[in-house]
Amino acid sequence: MTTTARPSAARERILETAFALFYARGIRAVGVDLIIAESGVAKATFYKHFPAKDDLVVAYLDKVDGVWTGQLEAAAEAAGPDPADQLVGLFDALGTACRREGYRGCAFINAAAESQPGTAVHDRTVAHKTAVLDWVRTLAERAGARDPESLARSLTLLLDGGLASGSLDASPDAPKAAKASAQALVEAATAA
Amino acid sequence: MTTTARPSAARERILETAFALFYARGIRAVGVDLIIAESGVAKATFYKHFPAKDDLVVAYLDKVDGVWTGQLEAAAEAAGPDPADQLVGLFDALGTACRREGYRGCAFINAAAESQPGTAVHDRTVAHKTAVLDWVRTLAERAGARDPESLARSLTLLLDGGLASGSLDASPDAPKAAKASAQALVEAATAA
DNA sequence: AACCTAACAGACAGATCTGTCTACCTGCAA
DNA sequence: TTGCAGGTAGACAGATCTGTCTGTTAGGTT
Repeated sequence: MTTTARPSAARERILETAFALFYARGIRAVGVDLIIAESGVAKATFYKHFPAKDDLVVAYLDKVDGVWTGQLEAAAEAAGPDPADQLVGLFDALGTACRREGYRGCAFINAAAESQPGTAVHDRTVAHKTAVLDWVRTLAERAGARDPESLARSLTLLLDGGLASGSLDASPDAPKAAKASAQALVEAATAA
Repeated sequence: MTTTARPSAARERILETAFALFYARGIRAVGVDLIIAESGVAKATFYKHFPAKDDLVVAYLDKVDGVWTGQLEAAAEAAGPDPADQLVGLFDALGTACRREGYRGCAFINAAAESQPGTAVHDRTVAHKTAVLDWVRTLAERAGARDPESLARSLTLLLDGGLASGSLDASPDAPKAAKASAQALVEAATAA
């Protein structure tokens, strides 16, 4: 029972390497051989932890989900206790992400572009987007929006648009416009 | 001088095949061998018209640009003579696109996800997004928006978000929410 | 009839990709 | 001391990918 923690060091190294390479270059563009070399692991070890490349891809998306969801929640929380402010504040996470060196768009949208509907990878992407939409909807409900569903839709649309554009346009105008629009939509949707 | 039209039949067949396959399966997922077999063309003919695969990819994006821009303009025009209405009406093209069988998101965002910044393919994507933004901006100016630049940004954000989400969520709610939000933003930006 | 252009047909080279398999090593626990 | 779990090292198979090259065929022009 002592076993040095199930998440072995080798596995962690592989995942860390994949995280960086998949995001920076795309999933298909990165072969398992490169990940193996870069993470200094034996091939057999790689295939022991991830029986197929797609298993690693899904694990990579799990990791991205954790990171991005955390940033979204942190930005919302930083905006104060008012749910309406939180809905707007969450867009600060977008600005921060786009400004980051090596930003290359939304990992999920990118993964979806490289996978076919019905595969585990594609499903993982859909699950992520659904989870974000659900979370924003509860925030919209708490903010007392007249139509929380459609406000949540609009805000996630804005968010996805910003995520996608951020990699095509270096200017910070997109995140700014996204936040400003979010503010306008939230105000309109919660006005007495 | 009679030459059966410079855009030869073989070239057209290749491009047509690439258009369908690249969009449906992704660029990296489709090899030139498949395009050659599917379009019933000889390998030498293929490489005569497109010296490298990337040349075909750029031609594919040119074609998508023509089609999508046309649909956007048609939708705007169909909304009537008022520029403000046209800004909203353009979102009908989004709904139509998402509803289409085999819809798989924005070909440009997808291509960007599979290419590196600085390549011809990536540049073509940026050029497309810039062109759309410019066009929306002139519409916003004609509509008398207080800040045409930022209204155009917001609307293209909404558009890109809808384009990206459309492939992850079969429901027609995303395009509907996009149009409704666009309406609200246009009204707010042009109100006296 | 001679010629030329565009296209067809397909072998081939060389790289790369995923996944399997054998063999060896090391540290710990019974 | 024995056994085992987890790791290292790397050859190998089989598929697939881009791009080149040789040779043939068909149609139109001069």
